[in-house]
Amino acid sequence: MKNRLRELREEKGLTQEELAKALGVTRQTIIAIEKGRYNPSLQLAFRMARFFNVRIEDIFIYEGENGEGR
Amino acid sequence: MKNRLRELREEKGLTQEELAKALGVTRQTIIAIEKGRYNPSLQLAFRMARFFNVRIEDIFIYEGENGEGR
DNA sequence: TAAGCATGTAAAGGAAGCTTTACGTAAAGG
DNA sequence: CCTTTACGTAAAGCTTCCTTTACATGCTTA
Repeated sequence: MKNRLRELREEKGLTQEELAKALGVTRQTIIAIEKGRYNPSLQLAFRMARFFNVRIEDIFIYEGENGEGR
Repeated sequence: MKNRLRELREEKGLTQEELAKALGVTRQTIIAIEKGRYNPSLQLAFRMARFFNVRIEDIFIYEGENGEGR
């Protein structure tokens, strides 16, 4: 699953730390998700969507089971 | 976080087992989520949304941090 | 009664998400 | 040079998600 977290964050001119604080998580969590190391919980995805004022589907791009859209 | 999984499943006339199979999880997972014991991963939420042809936000109702909209 | 089906509970174990702490690197400014 | 700021890695530990196995309950139907 891909995501546009970094993109959205930078559009708002926020640092990872500021975003982390706004979402109630640590900076490590933001880094891991931006880097695609893992996906957020559904809860956190909702908080992100609400924060950026978009739909979950606008942040996270689910490509189907095979993982890839190459 | 509340969800309308059971409602959507029954609209389709599916058993928990059939839905589980369609989503690639076990029946226990369906039960746990329908009963609100835990939330699905973002991945699974996407598969559900795709399966029922709705948005994630139409299945899962996020009430904010405080858990409640009382 | 018995058998089958759908739903439920419980518990143990593994995988994924998140935190905490610590350290590394690069750029910008004094 | 030194300090600060932002980004990054790594590892240990806890919590949440999910699986596997087993058993229980209620309903239907033979």
